[in-house]
Amino acid sequence: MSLLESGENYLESIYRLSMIKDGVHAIDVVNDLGFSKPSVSVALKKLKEQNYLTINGESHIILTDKGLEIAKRIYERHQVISSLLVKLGVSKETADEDACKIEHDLSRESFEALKELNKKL
Amino acid sequence: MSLLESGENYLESIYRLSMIKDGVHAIDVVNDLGFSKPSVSVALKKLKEQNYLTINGESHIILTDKGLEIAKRIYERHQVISSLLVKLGVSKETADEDACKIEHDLSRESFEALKELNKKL
DNA sequence: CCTCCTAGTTAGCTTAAACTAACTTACAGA
DNA sequence: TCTGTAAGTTAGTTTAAGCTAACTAGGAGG
Repeated sequence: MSLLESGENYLESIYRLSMIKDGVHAIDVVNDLGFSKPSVSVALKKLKEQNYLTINGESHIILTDKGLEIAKRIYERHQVISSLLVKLGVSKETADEDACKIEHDLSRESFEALKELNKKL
Repeated sequence: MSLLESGENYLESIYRLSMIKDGVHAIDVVNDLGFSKPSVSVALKKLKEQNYLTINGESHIILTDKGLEIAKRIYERHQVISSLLVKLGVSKETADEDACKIEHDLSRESFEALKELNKKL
């Protein structure tokens, strides 16, 4: 079973949180994404079963290699898309919201094209 | 209740079909979108209830003003996004697939920015 | 020590949107 | 006329992903 948009979002959130604090907990993801505790708990359970992350004895969420790879990819996409939109005159907030939605949908081909464009601007 | 991504896709398909044939039937939408007959039947029923379209005595699907407005908007978005990606070097097929996914998600602000960019290239 | 708060889980519900199976209806051709 | 096919519908299932309610477990303070 492959990873869906929602799963990618969780991994991205965990990755982002891990850069600004050590020991990411489920409750941090709850606060970051704005979902309910049970929703996050269930989602993390699935991601754990699919080997995208582990949870250690202190309830710290640790991305596996597989999970980290995806998290980094989505994070990069977010940064590139958001940056490009801002350069085109879109407000930071809107650019972030939109990046959040389309970062999952773009083919590699289109993303690379946008990345090139972003470099040039 | 507002219109969701899936509903927008149905309206766009009907609009596109109406430009290349007269008298769009449910079965045309089935063939265009690749969903099952029941899925299309149920989706059209909902769109009818929400006043986005009507179905006449010959089972022709007619977009209402409300439905047409949305269909045109999504269609324009599709054209602009696809055109832009192609100009950036993406293949027509991939550009179309990607446009199909992100055309629903972009804010007006970001779409207008991409439209401006597309004009300039 | 008890109590309360926070974190996390479990169970069960809801909605959206697809699906298959099985039905009706209408029409065309042998 | 009968029959087969095409179009459309209805009923019921599935999956994903959110939700609330209600539980457990663990630590801090009075």
